[in-house]
Amino acid sequence: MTTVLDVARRAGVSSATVSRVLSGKGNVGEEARRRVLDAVRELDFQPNRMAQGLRRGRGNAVGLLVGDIEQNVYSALTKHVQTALGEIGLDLMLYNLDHSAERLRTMLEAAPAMGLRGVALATTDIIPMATIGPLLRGLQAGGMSVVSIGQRLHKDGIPSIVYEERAAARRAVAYLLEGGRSPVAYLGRLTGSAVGTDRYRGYAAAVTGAGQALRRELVWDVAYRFAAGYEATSRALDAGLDFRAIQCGSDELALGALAAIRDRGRAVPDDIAVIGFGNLDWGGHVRPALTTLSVHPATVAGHMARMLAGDETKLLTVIPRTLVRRGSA
Amino acid sequence: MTTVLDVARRAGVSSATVSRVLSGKGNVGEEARRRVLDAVRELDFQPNRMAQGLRRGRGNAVGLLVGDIEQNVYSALTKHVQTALGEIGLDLMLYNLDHSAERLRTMLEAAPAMGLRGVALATTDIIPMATIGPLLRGLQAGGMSVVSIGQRLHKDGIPSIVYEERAAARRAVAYLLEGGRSPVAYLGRLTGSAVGTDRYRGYAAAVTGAGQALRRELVWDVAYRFAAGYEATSRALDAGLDFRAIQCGSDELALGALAAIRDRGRAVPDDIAVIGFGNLDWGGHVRPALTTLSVHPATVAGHMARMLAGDETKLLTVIPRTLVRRGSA
DNA sequence: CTGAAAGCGCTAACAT
DNA sequence: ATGTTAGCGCTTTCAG
Repeated sequence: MTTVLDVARRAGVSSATVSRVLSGKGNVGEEARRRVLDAVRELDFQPNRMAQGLRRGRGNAVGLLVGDIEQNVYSALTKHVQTALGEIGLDLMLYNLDHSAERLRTMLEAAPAMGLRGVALATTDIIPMATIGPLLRGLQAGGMSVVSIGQRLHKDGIPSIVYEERAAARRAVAYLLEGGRSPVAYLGRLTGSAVGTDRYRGYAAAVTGAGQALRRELVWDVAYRFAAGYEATSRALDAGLDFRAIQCGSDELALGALAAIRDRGRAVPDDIAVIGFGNLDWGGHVRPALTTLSVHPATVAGHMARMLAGDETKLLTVIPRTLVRRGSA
Repeated sequence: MTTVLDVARRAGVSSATVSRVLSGKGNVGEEARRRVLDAVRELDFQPNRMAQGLRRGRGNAVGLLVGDIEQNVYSALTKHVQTALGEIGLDLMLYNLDHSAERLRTMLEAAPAMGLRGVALATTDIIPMATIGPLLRGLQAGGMSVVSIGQRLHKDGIPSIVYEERAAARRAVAYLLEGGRSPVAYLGRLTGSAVGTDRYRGYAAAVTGAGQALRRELVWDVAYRFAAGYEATSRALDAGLDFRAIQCGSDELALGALAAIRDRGRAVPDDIAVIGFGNLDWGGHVRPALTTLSVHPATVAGHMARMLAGDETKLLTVIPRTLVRRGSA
């Protein structure tokens, strides 16, 4: 392994000068700089990150904690976060929480010792702030930037980049209602998901805003993935419940609903219209193509990177969603 | 930040003893061990990873290089890799190659300076071994374990964990043929993908094995995602080509094909049967549900972790695939 | 503008 | 069984 000293010797300067040239901090003469750069190139020198980290007191990786990397929302986000981080020379350490608050805690506890630059928390699961809050604040106090993606934690002092949820859901449901699709059912996770609750509130606001009563039997609080959507919708259909549309809390749920409706010989959107949430990659390719609400991972990742770099300090950034109109509604 | 010295002082021993207790290497007396452990707990001590890494000459993260994290194949793999790595106390650094050989090279060049324990390369894109090979060998020579996932690089001395591709495709196509579905078309990436070529060969073997001629116009060499599948299938249908089934090189392609077929008023599987590849998460929930070939990310991740730990040294590990029979074929 | 030197926190010889 | 010590590779005062 070649070190700063090798470079220094070759360039005929001291290791301090090499370091100055490489970090761009401090003044270095024209001639010396050129010689160092040449030596670096000739020796193909790459500074040892661990040594840098030890000396500087922090490494150059950012921890991204996602709810479940297997889900397309998170994997799309991860992709863009990686890109945005790469642009500012930061590496990405990925932690899959698998929806476990326990894993979140463990990871957060380990973070300072790892020398992470920052931590980005991307999960819609409700975070037990009683135990996690102090940890987060501890990290911030230690100079680490912490940002929440998708969940509003700004009231706890954590800069948050979130999507519009409630208003988006409200608009989508209003669109359904205006199209004469009432009654509209709501299929999604309520308990356990901060974001899920927001989406439901948007649904509720649209329904009552249209002068209709909220009907308990048309609100299905279920887990968030395909099978749950299929089962809840099947149950409703089999019970003979009357509804002309379903607003879903996720695209996965919506796909499950689509399958259930079809398996029972009903047509989408003619008999029942369906709207998803999150614009997953396959949504435009199923049939009927899924009408859904947009996501903007690149925008989110950009904000995050700027926050980590200290170029942006807003406590709350809200990204608007638009209705992506396709065949299902 | 609390250090080994703080712990040592508190336990009334030297820092070396603390280190020995924590690493489990070297003999430590019963009494001293207990006191150290107590002190560690009381001070909530976590050894600084960067210092450890610097001293030991290697950190404890593994680099996972994936073709495109947004695709479900890779995100599912990543999830299980994270779990398997976590079990042996290793962290995961994620690099998204985005199908770029250039990024692969850059990342591999940076690897030694980062102190990675190992690198797992998971991409089906053809790797330009002329430039990448030496890099890989350089890493191995430097004591880093390198493993290839999904692509056979064992002939280049890289331990590889791969799926059965050719035989799996052959079986799937044979199943189609035996069901009287001929002629069968092939939709998938051939050029640019090592794995894609293997799958195609399995298709070809099944077709000729059944005594049929390979028909060039029924082999559609396209990019790997949804839209490409839709377009290729649409073109074939619009051209009036005759085929009763399509073997696809990926589930994404298959979903595109399903949509194209349906948009033209033909029925799956009655008019045209479709088989995908890779058993993506939504496959069982679209309608008709997609018949496909299995993947086993947990198995793959397990092998990978064992290889990194040095507990497994086989140069080639082949994971069998099974046909997941659902509605589309 | 440049060099000498200290030291980040840890571990592994080497002593004892 | 335990302590002393050197030093991993880098950056950053501090002098000059």
